[in-house]
Amino acid sequence: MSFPRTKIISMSNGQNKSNPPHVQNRGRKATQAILDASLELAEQSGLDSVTVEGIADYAGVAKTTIYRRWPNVSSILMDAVLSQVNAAAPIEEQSTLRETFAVSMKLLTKLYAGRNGKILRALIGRAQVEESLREAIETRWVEPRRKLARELLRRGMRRGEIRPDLDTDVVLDLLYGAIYHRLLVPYKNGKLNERFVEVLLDAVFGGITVRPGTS
Amino acid sequence: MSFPRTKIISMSNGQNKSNPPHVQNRGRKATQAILDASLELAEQSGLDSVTVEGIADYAGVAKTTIYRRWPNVSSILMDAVLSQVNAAAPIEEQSTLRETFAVSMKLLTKLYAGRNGKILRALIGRAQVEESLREAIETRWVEPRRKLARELLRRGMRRGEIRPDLDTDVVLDLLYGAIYHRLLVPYKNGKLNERFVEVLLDAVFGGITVRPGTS
DNA sequence: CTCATAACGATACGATGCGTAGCGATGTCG
DNA sequence: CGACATCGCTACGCATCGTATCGTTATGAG
Repeated sequence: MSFPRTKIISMSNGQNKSNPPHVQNRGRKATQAILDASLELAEQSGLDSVTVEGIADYAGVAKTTIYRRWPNVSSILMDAVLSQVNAAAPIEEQSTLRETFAVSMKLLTKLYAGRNGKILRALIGRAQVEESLREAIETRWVEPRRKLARELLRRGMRRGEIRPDLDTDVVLDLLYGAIYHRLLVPYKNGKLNERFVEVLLDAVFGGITVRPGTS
Repeated sequence: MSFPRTKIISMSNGQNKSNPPHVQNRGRKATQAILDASLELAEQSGLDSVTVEGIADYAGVAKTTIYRRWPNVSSILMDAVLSQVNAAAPIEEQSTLRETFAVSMKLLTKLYAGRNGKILRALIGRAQVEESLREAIETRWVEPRRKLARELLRRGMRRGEIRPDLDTDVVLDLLYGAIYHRLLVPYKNGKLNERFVEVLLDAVFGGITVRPGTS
């Protein structure tokens, strides 16, 4: 039984388990060097100027070795970033729904302010013209988080914290959409910080219309 | 009085008035052919595969002629799209605040579903790694619309339609952020249509928390 | 109508990166 | 201690970039 000449580790799904068992220490070291190099170079000079040849030089690896694993730069960085980022902004249930999202959204703003966030933002940008990257972001980044967040919203509905007739995806678009809007669509004074998250939650959970209880 | 050898028409601001008067019919035809070609090619095969040489061929124009006007492909498409798009999704006051944004947001979803919308989306994507493009989008697309929308929100506050203590930018991030979120950050079943706009407005203007008046 | 000149078209150039192919060298596993 | 998968290395054709050069053409002032 032989394995296909060209094997793409991931990008298609998150499972590397079916790798050829022959890939051992030597291969792993090269793989890790490539991932590290891609992050380093992307941070230094921006995703657009990261090239396969640049990564190869920096990682001390042959260009062909890279092409044996990934089809392009985007997929390398996707793997490199996701391995670190998925744990950086978890969604964990707190005492109230509002507190749950307050914590999550503040972690998210911190993530995007950091090293990997800059790269992740660039990847979302490139995903607008690269269909396979768009799919990868959906499958490996957005959907897993959405799935969890939807469930938390439903529990909040059952506890009577929010209206039970709402479309959970619409609520998530409200909360996280505002953050991504500031991140991706530029305008003056569109700061992305913890204060913004608080003001935002006030508006969403307090409602934007005038109501009796509001002094 | 002579003009600089290399003159970039726009991208920096929206004013072409200070063009050399010597640029007349011949030059204008070439300019228009370049703009048309860039749109055509971008729609055909995606922004990423649009090249200066490709535009030159398609427009029947020398490559040098293009470089005399624009520094790169992004700025060509920015000019080409904005000349058509700014009028396609205006923000005009309706009888109520909710109706004002309902109309505006539905026009926006239609815009992004169309030919120029696809390109505009790709430009926003590339703006994540191209600083000058980011500035151009902010100055020539987002800020003018924000300025108008903020004013409309303030008038709605004075009329008592929404809470007067809100940050207008946060409200706009809620409304339009949700749309751009669906547009740019992919997830399953994230359709961008008129129905979404209605459901979204229900959630924002109706509030997401449980309130007495809601059956 | 004539002519100076600004702008254009065409061509050539070095540089860079892509993705592939061929091949000898090396580590790894049975 | 072989057999073989994988690696590093070099070389290749191709596309595009952005610039320079130069002959050609349209245009408007006199």
